[in-house]
Amino acid sequence: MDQRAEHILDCIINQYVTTAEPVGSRALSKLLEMKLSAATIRNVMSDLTDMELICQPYTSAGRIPTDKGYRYFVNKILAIEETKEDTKPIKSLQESTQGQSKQLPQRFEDILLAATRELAQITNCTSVVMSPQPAVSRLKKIELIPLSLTQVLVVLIMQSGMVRNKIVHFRETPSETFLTRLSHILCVYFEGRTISEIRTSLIEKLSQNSETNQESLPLAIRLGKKAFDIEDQGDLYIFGRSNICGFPEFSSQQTLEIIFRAFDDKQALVSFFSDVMDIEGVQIRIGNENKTHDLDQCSVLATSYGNKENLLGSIGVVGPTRLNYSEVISAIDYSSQKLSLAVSQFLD
Amino acid sequence: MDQRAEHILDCIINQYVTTAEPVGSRALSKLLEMKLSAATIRNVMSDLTDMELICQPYTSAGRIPTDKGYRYFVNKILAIEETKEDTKPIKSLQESTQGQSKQLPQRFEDILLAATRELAQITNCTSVVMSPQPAVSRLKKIELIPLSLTQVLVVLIMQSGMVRNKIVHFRETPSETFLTRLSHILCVYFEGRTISEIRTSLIEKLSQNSETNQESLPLAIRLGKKAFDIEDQGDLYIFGRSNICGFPEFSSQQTLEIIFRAFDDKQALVSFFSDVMDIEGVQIRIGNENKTHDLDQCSVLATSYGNKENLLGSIGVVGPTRLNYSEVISAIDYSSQKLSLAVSQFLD
DNA sequence: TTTAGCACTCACTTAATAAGAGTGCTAACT
DNA sequence: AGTTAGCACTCTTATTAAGTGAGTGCTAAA
Repeated sequence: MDQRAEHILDCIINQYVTTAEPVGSRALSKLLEMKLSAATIRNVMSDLTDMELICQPYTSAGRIPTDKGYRYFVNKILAIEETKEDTKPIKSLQESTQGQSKQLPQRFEDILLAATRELAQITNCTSVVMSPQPAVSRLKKIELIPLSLTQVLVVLIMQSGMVRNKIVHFRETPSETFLTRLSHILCVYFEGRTISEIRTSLIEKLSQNSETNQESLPLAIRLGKKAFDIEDQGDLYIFGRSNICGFPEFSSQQTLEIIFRAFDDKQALVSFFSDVMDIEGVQIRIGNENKTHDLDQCSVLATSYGNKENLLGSIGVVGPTRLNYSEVISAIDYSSQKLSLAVSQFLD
Repeated sequence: MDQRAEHILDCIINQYVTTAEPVGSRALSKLLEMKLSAATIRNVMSDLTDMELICQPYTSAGRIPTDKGYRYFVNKILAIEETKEDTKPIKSLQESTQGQSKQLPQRFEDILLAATRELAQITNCTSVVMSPQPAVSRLKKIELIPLSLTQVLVVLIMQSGMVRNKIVHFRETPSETFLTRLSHILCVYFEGRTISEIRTSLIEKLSQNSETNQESLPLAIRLGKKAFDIEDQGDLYIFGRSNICGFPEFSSQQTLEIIFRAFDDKQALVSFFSDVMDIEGVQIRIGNENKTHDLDQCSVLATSYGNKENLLGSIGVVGPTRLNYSEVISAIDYSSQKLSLAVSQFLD
């Protein structure tokens, strides 16, 4: 792959990203700083087409990048991103966050929501935040509250400030004192452990405990098992759906319906936003790289936030494949860092 | 207003609702059981047009109902609805709910989400549920948990099973024992009271309390005030946005963008879904009756759920003005009853 | 290897025409 | 007085045709 060809590919992508129009050889010849005739550029373009990095919507139209072309382009960006150290943004972040921190006391969810809001606004895409996975969150406190004769409300309070509640159904009726005793025991044993850790050692610990008398042990184990049996995936917060409507590539209502269906479903997004957390840096799925066919006109970008020992969620955007990737990547980086800061302020 | 004219209006609306096409006099003449010539019907239509109940998109097109026309039509439906007693649906509901209740233990939010999901599916519209207003929910338990030196996590557990958390910021650092004592006191005093009740009597009760020693009283009051100072509006859950894309009247992406902006904002919806709770029965805003210009192509229908003494939220849909109102109204009624049942099972 | 020139393709625009659905009005009918 | 038939008129939609222009691919010359 020629360096000149590479540069021409870059130009085609940049141009197409801003105009949303196929770019032709003549226009490119004028645009390019290195002076080349349209005919020469046509030759190069022909090569790029053979490599399936660009294509033409119809014979004798200008060229537009293919998903593969975007991928080639994006990989270069990511490689550059990797080399340079970026400690600067965090500093300015800390200041700006400090300024805002006085604003209003918030729910944990509101912090996530605020991050989504801001990211959607600066990227002009639909933004998505996945809340920290309960399974890897560390327990701070557990409350067991009788709701009715056969139902117990379990409230899990995590060290991160995240609160999860679930309703557990029963055959028998646990007494109120039993519940308070049990929750106390669980707190003592498991404070600071992650939910998944608790799940594995639950039976063992409870059995060891001398306080629990023998007849109530089975009930305690049953209740404990159910209490900590929560979904591994976090909740998904989506914001800025209206932004998607603005793009010319999504002018048909059918296309929009498909995309919004994917948003309603959340399935595909949850899957990607979970995977993202295992890898460092912004992860990107371009067009047909998405596992759902529903999103094959979109690019999805995301990265994780938080700190690995305590809590971990992910944040990113959904937009058209025709994105200013460089900008969006930094925006996500920025948001991720800001959000990490915001949620980690509760961890001493 | 003639009875015949009224019937013709009904037919125009019914026809238009199913076909989405303007209906003409000839078609109507064939459709109508009472045999009238097209010419006669034209005369009647002319009258209806003068009354602004129907209009024509352009000269020499068929007629379509105006917002006012829909309103006239809907008022009749509501009047009929009012007269007939509807105890039957509840019975069949109880059975169907009982069948499902074993399915899976859920979070309180999941119950609301499931209701939204179902309503969206049966109405083919976008559905909206507003969670019970915290202000009128009754307290079951309050937890005060230190997060960092200057921050306390407040967890409010309501009798309904709803859980609210918020983070309260401080200058000084309350000791852990102080927090446990305070939360215990608050529980004893205020269990079973609504949050707004608590807000009004908070200072008085705390001051009376002999347990609180004098120096910590101001801190206790400050903390209590902040703890119970939560938004009066519930959260809004929206589902089935993709359904909106299907309607031919929303074919333009601009229209869609406007509607989705309203969904992102939530402001307008929250306002309507709050108002709804003060009134019995399904409330309806047709087209320009909506207070936001953004929704003047839509109809919004909603009713409250829950039982007045304990908790109150609202549930409804957003769709085009061209709706089968009768069906959607019953669907909302059904969902409201089902949801009421689902949430009230926790109240003994 | 690069460039200039030329024929060709295809979408988009505009205009003109035709078809069709529906109205409004008038006059006749019951 | 209410109802009907007939007819001219209006306005949208579909279709066709021609013209325009951007852009390509190929060939031959520099």
